[in-house]
Amino acid sequence: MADAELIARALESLTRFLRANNLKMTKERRLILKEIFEEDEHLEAEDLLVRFRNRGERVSRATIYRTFDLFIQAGLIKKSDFGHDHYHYEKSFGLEHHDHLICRRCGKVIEFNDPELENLQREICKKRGFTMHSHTLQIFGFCADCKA
Amino acid sequence: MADAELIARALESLTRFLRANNLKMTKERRLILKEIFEEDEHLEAEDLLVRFRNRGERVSRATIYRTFDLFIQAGLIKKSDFGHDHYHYEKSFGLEHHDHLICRRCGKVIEFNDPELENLQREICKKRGFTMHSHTLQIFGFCADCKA
DNA sequence: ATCCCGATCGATACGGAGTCGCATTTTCAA
DNA sequence: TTGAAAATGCGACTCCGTATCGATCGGGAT
Repeated sequence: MADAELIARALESLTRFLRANNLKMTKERRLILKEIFEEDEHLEAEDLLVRFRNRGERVSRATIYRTFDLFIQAGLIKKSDFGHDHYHYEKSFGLEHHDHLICRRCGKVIEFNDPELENLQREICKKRGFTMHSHTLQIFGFCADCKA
Repeated sequence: MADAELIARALESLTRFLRANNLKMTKERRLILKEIFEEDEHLEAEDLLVRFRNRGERVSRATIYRTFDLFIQAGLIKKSDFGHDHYHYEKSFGLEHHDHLICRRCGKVIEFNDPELENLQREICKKRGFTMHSHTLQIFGFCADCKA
């Protein structure tokens, strides 16, 4: 799917979410959504702040954090902890779930998706009467390049 | 295994680790190790601080954090992120690895271990030439009690 | 047992991520 | 168009965790 189409669909989804919760669409929310969905890497809050600053688009730190929380509620983005003492955020709406391999030496983050793993987790939850909303798996170690 | 025996073995392991790295055994390290291994729940750094304070055992915040890091290096404890904006620590030496189901409503943390899941992760890593050191899986949702 | 020196400690100042309170601005439905 | 509710920006603040540094401790060598 083209970037532009995904963004359009995410924007639509956000609009529905806002309406359903009596919240409002703002230029900041549009701006942040666009920025996240045009980015293929994992973002930090500070990244966005700096980008906006550099372009002269004034969006405050507080708004960025507030908007991240909102987008998580709306199911548009995800928050991950790669063990770097602050969170990373990435788009998730309309995309397949994936987990992460994180290299302890070079810091590289490799994404992977394994349907069998997903099934297994569903079974584990079912067995315990647990209703899964989301999950996050991080595997830490050395990547192929750093093993040597 | 009895608590006392596990603690003794953990202490031995720590002693070996310290010796191998030209580090020293201190009363603070013994105290913190004992506290963690007598506890069956997930601890926060602040918990320990308060406990020691209440008993008149003076161990500083800095030492607690420094010691946690050391124990992680030594493979004695683990650090987890349950999405509460600070870390939790738990003993791991001599114990089976486990993952967590975290209830979003009541906050309960349920531990589980699934050998099939462990195997699957090993395979996923092998396929990608990744050397796994550790991993952490959290499943968020509603527990059986809170589903209703 | 004592010496000695690097490791460790406590106290506290500090740093950075994230939040809060509030005055001002913006959205949007009537 | 208008006004109430929502959202923003600013800056002070909180909280977890870290760095600094002088005082103290541990433990191998003697």
